[in-house]
Amino acid sequence: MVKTRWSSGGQAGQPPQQSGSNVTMEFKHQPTATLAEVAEAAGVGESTVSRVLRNHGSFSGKTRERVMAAVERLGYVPNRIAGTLASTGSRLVAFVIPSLSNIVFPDVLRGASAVLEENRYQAVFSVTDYDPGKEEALAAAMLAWRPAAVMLAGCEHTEGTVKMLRASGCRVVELLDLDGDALDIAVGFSNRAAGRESAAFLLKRGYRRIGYVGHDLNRDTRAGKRFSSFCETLAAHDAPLVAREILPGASSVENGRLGLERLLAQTSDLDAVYFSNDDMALGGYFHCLAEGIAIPSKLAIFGYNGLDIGRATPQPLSTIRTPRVATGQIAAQMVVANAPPQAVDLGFELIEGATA
Amino acid sequence: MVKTRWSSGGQAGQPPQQSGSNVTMEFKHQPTATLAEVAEAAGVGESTVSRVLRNHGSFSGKTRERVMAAVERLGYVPNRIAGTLASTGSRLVAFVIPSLSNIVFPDVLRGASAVLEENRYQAVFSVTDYDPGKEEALAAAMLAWRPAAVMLAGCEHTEGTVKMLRASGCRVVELLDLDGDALDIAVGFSNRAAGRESAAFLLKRGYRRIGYVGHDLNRDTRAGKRFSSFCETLAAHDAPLVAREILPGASSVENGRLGLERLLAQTSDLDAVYFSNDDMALGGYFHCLAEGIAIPSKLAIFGYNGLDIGRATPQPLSTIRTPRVATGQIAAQMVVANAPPQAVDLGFELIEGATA
DNA sequence: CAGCAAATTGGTAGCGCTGCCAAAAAAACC
DNA sequence: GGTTTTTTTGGCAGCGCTACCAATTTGCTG
Repeated sequence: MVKTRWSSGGQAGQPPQQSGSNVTMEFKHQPTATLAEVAEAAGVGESTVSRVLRNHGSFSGKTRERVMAAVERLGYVPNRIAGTLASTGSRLVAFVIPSLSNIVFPDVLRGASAVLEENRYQAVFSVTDYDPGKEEALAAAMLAWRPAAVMLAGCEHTEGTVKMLRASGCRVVELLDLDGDALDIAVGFSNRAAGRESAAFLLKRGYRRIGYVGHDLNRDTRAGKRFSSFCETLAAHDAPLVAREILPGASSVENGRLGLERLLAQTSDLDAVYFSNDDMALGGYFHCLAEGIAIPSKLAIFGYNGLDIGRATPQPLSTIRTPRVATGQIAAQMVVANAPPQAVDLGFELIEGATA
Repeated sequence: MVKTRWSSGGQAGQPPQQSGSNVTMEFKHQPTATLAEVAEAAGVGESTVSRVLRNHGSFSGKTRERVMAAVERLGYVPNRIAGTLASTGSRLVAFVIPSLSNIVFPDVLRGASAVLEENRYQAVFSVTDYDPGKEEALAAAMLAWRPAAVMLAGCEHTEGTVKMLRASGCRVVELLDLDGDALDIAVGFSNRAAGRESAAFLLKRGYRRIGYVGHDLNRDTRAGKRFSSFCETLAAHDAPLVAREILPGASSVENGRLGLERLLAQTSDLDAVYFSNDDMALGGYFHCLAEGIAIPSKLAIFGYNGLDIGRATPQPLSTIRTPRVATGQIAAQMVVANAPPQAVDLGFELIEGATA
């Protein structure tokens, strides 16, 4: 298991230490081949090697072969750090996302990463835990890498974050929420519209005594927006929200189950419940299955996100499907194409399902 | 929406274009303050600014204040690209993961990213789609950023990948699988042991006619290992696998449901089914709920991963809980601490649940 | 074969920062 | 006060690459 590239005391070329010794060992970077070395090995100038490797500018086929042979022989891997420093623009794209537990964000990353990889961009990320202060700190740390773009969730940011991003001169993409002023590019849909349409759907179906089960809304502002416009719509149709149960912490299936249990204990005669998202709604659904509460005749359930799992439950979940992967894709495409500032509304789709 | 930092024809300081024009516009990077500018503004030398900002070396309190004031005034953000190039080691950690759809990998990233952020490291990632060739290409692209470490899933890699990683001199961490020779550091557990224990559990419970529903095993080698040692264990106890249904493509709840449906159509008298993971198992569980198949009396279900959702279903899912977040955390800690090469077995936990 | 345009090629000045070294200033000592 | 130590500072040479420009070679034309 011990590698020869490990040595103690900074002496290169020493025989490896005994495995299992508790001496603190220092790691030595192997000297990697440089452009200059490749140039010499190929018998051409540095700039020629650079042109060949980037396939940019002109060079003869013979030169190309010589260079590639030398690259192969030396196992040369270009240094993008140096390349980025020397050239004007970087090919890093920074993601500052609230969470990785909520599948929404991996989905966005997935869409974006495919597009970025095709275009030889590199994705970098960090996680804020829904904390605006942490978002600011992480955004600053990201800017230090001089990315081509910074992608953030939503359009609520601290003053410091906004100022910093504005001053940075790099592209800024705000994802998954269009209810606010975009700094530069915004890609997503309206959470307010989602809340509104959810309410309208339940009302149309004839439900009147409607409750809500949600997770911490102060942190997840997008869930908060959906909830408030949901309530407004209900109120506007003379069927104001009857009861709510808001659990601290992140959304999860278990919290959804617990939340519905509490909501039902607290209020009787509810005929429908709106959940802050599908994870929560599935928890509610499971609670009903376990308790023998008939869905949707006795109680209707409505979620948000349109997760795949909601299509495979015995009764497909009624929900709103959001274009998460597409959001990532479009956002990445706009960065790659250096598109002008704009807001792109991808909309969402209401899935009638069988639980409402 | 149009920003003044947009201009056409490369003329800085021009009035912004009309929004909606279809002229291709070019983005101009704003000149960002440099260390030298901060030094001049503070009336000190460049190296002094560098020392203050990194809090490294010695400087007086007065100097510190002057520098920080200048930094504040100019809105200076250090350039880590330049810093990394100039110094010896980078603080980038590269993740080359098979997928973002399978919650396993976001979980690992989550654990790692928390530790890395605390230590001012930056996570970079790309997604291979379980394709070894793509893994090689992406690993090469990653090495171009000269990361402090590369983290990969599993211990099966192409020859080219291995050679390249070995030659790179950067730390290599292989995650989530200990059944093989580690290149450098390995963190995870044994998938073979997981398969074995799953089989042993089902046998202990008295199930003898056991089937399997899985997803594409050629791509997900870890699932393949679990399956093969599961089968071996069954065979060793005179209860060889009765039937299997393997679906092409990635694991998903829908595929699990479909897979079980097909398996049951093909074989009768099964008393238990082992699934390639919890997503698939949940699909199977939903199929049983929908079809009125009593669990576990008529059919037992066993999964793999120990997802939270499996604890909230009407009957808790019988499965093996894997330390995904911890894998990421430990891996990151070892990189940060520059630990010597070793394999760290985090084990797993068998959850008896109520479906088997 | 001269004469000129086009295609290739090499040299070199940075990109913004860190690390080393020596100079300068401050503190401690005789 | 004169040294010796210690602390604080600035200068500058790269890190490995790209971008620009000038030099060289090649290909054609008349």
